[in-house]
Amino acid sequence: MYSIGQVSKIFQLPISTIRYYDKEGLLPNLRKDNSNTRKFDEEAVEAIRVIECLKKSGTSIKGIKDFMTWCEEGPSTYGKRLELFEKQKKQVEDEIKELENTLNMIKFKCWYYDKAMEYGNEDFVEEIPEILPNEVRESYIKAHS
Amino acid sequence: MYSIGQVSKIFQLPISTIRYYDKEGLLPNLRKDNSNTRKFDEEAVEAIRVIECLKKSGTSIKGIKDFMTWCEEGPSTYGKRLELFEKQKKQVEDEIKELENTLNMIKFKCWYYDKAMEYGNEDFVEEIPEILPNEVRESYIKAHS
DNA sequence: TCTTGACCTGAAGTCAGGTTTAGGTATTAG
DNA sequence: CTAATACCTAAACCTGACTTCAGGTCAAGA
Repeated sequence: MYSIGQVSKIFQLPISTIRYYDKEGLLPNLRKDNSNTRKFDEEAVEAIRVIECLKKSGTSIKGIKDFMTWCEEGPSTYGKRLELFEKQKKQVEDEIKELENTLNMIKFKCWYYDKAMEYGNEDFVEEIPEILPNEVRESYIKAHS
Repeated sequence: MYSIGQVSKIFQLPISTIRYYDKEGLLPNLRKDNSNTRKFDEEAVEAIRVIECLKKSGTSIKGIKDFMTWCEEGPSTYGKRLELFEKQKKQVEDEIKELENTLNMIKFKCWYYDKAMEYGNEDFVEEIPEILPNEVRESYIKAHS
């Protein structure tokens, strides 16, 4: 059994955030002891892990709450739960692709300002396609088309 | 030369957002014609592209504004600009890594609810390590340790 | 001429996702 | 006994990034 302070340390989440999740109904199975203190068993800790996973994948607090409600409702909601994770799977895959494009542009910008520092000016812009190494040229053209 | 409506369509950004960026100083070079209408030349369009890139990489509006100010200040700020892009490069790389972990957990959850639907219950949880295909088991153990 | 559509401004409003505050309880160390 | 520590609640507050609103200009077409 963990206290809120321990859970806070495990997940590097502020205590206030965990209480907020509880208030929003994200931890329906959470128990309190006789002096009104939250007690986290393995299941409750797992719930936090799922919350973090869904959060990172872009699910809203309301969406996570819905999921937790489905979990309470038993086997009849397996379909909905699967659907949610499949939606989030696609969303994360798309997000990774987008970040990879962003990363290419940023790498180009790093190269660009590196050159600018070397030359003291940006006049080399005119010759970029020539100057650019092969493996970077392609993403440059993609980023600027 | 593009109107704000055209730029809005090109980048799929609401007109109000572009005006907001202008108000916040993200488009210092933007000109207006004699009837006070914004006119976007290629440079201003490039600026929007950079704004989107920095935004996707997690830079705040204030951070982007600082960058635009440095661009106005000339060659003396190449160092700062490079530093910014290097910071964002690291940030995006870390974000991609985190999303890849998230994706693994989500894939596991998809597999899990797929099984749950197949069996009509979650009793197979006991045997997960046995049931799990080799390539998934490792991330399962990672995700649950 | 009038009205439709695209543009403008400043100010106020919105929303998610927390965080902070104020005031209180319970347990433990000195 | 008391003081520090860890916990509690309800409610107010905050922040970033927009969005909406109210009211106005301007050019073109019927």
